[in-house]
Amino acid sequence: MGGGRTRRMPRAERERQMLDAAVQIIARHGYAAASMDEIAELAGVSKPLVYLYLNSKDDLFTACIRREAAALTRAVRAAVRSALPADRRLWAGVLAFFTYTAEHPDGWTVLHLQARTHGPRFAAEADAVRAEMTAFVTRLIATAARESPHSRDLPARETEGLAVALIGAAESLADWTNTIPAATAVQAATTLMNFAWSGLGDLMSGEQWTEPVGA
Amino acid sequence: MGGGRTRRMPRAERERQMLDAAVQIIARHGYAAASMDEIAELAGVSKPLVYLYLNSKDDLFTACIRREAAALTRAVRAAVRSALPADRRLWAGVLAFFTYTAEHPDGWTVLHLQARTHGPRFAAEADAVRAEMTAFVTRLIATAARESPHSRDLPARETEGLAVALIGAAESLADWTNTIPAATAVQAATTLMNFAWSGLGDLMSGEQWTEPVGA
Amino acid sequence: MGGGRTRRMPRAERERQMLDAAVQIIARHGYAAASMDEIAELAGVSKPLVYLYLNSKDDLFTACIRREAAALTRAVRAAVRSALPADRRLWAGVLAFFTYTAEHPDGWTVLHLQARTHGPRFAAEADAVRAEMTAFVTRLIATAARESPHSRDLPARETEGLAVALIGAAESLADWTNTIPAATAVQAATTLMNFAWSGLGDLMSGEQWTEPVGA
Amino acid sequence: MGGGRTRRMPRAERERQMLDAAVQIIARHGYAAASMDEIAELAGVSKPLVYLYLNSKDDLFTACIRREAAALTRAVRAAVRSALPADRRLWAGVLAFFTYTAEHPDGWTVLHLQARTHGPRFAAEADAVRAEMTAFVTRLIATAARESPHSRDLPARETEGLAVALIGAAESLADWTNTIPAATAVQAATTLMNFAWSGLGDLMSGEQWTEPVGA
DNA sequence: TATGAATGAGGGTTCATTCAT
DNA sequence: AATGAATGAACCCTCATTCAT
Repeated sequence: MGGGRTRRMPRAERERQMLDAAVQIIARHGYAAASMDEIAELAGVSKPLVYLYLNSKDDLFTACIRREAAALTRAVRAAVRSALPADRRLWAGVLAFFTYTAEHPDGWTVLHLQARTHGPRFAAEADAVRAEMTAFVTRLIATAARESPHSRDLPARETEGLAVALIGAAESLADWTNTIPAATAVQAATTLMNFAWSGLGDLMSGEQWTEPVGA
Repeated sequence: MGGGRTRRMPRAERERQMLDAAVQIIARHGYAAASMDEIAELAGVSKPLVYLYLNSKDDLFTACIRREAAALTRAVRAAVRSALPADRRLWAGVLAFFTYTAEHPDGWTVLHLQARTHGPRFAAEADAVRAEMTAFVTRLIATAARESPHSRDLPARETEGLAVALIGAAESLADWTNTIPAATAVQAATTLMNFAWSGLGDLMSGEQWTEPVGA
Repeated sequence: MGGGRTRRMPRAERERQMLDAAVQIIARHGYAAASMDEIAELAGVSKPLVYLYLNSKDDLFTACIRREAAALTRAVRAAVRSALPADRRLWAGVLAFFTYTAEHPDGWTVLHLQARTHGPRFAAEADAVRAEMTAFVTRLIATAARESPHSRDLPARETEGLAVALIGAAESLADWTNTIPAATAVQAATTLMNFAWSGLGDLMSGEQWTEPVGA
Repeated sequence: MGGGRTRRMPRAERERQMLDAAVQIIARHGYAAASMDEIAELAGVSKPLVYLYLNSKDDLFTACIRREAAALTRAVRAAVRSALPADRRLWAGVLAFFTYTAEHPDGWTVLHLQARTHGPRFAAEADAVRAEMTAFVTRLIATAARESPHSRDLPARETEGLAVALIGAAESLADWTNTIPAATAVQAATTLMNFAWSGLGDLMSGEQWTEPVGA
């Protein structure tokens, strides 16, 4: 027996296959309902090999979270790393975010939902990404406020609250967008910017935020 | 706590105790990690009684979700049932929402996180609440837009997207607020209204949204 | 609440209801799969009453077996109690047997199958009936042999074996007959007599079947 | 018996051990009372291995029934496959039958009693064997009747009834024989042939037993 | 006579994990 | 690099049985 599986491949590639399988199954069945058997089978290897490489179910989950967290972080960081005005940097980051969530729905589910619902150890891993994104937005708001003509002074707690709200809005839109077949990352990003930057009040007055040209 | 089970009580009361225990344990350990033994012990009864009354672990979870969903829905509905201007109705609803999440953190966790991560059957139960809240906000935005002096015409999809964003922002703030000991529901509601109603753009210009007096 | 059931009836009648219910459920689901809950519900009483009257599941089963055994024994005994020639007494007994099994299929199943498959304690109860019937047939054969013109002398062991075979044939025909809607007790009895008496008749005449040599 | 589990053996052999253990325990305690723990222990393995190989208690039971059914069927078929006269073929089959029941008393109990008392799914498995044996005897009787000098014409229903009676007599004798230490398969077969063939022989000669009038 | 409330005990099943090769 | 064979531990669930009224 033993036919079918392509054997003897380099460790790095095998690990990637295992993580791919794990992310998919965990996203769809939930971490607890995902069995090592299923994951090993989908990865096309035997269970002991998964243990040899990834050590335990917890470590496997942690590795999944870290990989997806790193991927998202990398994408958003790359988009934001420019020296543009605040709203254009925000736009770039938000677009990168929705692009990632649209292209990696399972990874996004693992990060956003599964990592937060199976104990603090995993939640902590996922929180790092949120914390980074929140910090970025917080700085952005603080800077913008300072640079505004009216130079408002927002208390730190309030600034962070606004950032948390914005991140939550983005997450919610990401989930929603993924349930709508035709929806695109650009649309989601536009909606979020409309909501967040211009504000509903402005929306009412017709002052809609507009996507910066050449982004 | 307090040893010595109080025996022989009417079924309704026992069921409430069981649901209380289940919500607490599921919120803290996760649905999958929550064992019926633990739940029964915290409820102060034997496991068979839990099965006699609630039938199965799945049914118990469903009952928890439904109870918490109904409680949240009831609170928000009651707050919103007035004939006030849009922003004041929104304020009332938002405040009721944050009040509930602050007073029932475990229930909120069950509804917001656990129900969404353990298969579609449970997710569907929790979605009903989100759908209702989203629909409420959607109508609110549509009405406000129509009544605004500039009478903007937002496409339905866009309106719903804005509502989804707002709900997401609220959920995110609710989680965040619950991690900060001193935070109050009023503060969270104010932050959300600042963010959502006035808009960040307005915030920059100093036109802060203000809590309506006498609410 | 509590409506529907006719309450307060004399103990004897209640017990009969309980046994009726138990026999039906045990015959159809098997003793092990029959639950006291089911039985109590079918009997229209609460479980504690079943325990009050019948004491335990084992005792309830024993009572069922005894009741059905007594009924069958009584029917056959009554039919056989005459001073007729051997074949007519056998016919009468056989007919009474098939009449009982046709009219009490559940009772027959309990006696014939359930009582024999759940431990020796119950098997012993049911064996009493078989033993009595076997003994009756054994005596009948012995008598007939002695009275036959050729006056064959069958060894006791052989005589009993023939009786066992006849009883087994009867049991098998009883089961088979119960699966055929139109079949009657008279037909079954006739088939059995054809099979058994003509065969036994030949035995009496000394025409014993002989094992083929070199088989 | 013999402590110290022999470890690491090929799957097929392990499965056989498990079935052996299951047949023994089910025959002696009854299917419902047989616990997977007991079976696993007697087989010298852990419970999970039993589940890994046999899947569930029901499937294990089914596998037992099928194995014993196949063994009995094979033995009888092999004995009967010759082109002998009817009575010699019958003798061969009957002898093979009693040989099997004597050598595999637990298997016989599983097939004859346990399989018939725990729901229709299992009963159907066991019925196949009975059906085959009944069909064989039915054909035998029909053939013999046609070939007899008096060429009696038995209705199909009657022929089948006679076969059912014969099979029942055999089953009954098998049980009885197993309770008598010194009894042999040859003795049981002889008794059955005496009972059945001489009887059938008379039937063939047209000397049918007739129901006494006025009974 | 009769029952709603409650439980000790045990069984089937599954799973993460390891051993021996 | 890779796997077939095997298990300890735990979990969901059910059932016969009893208590208090």
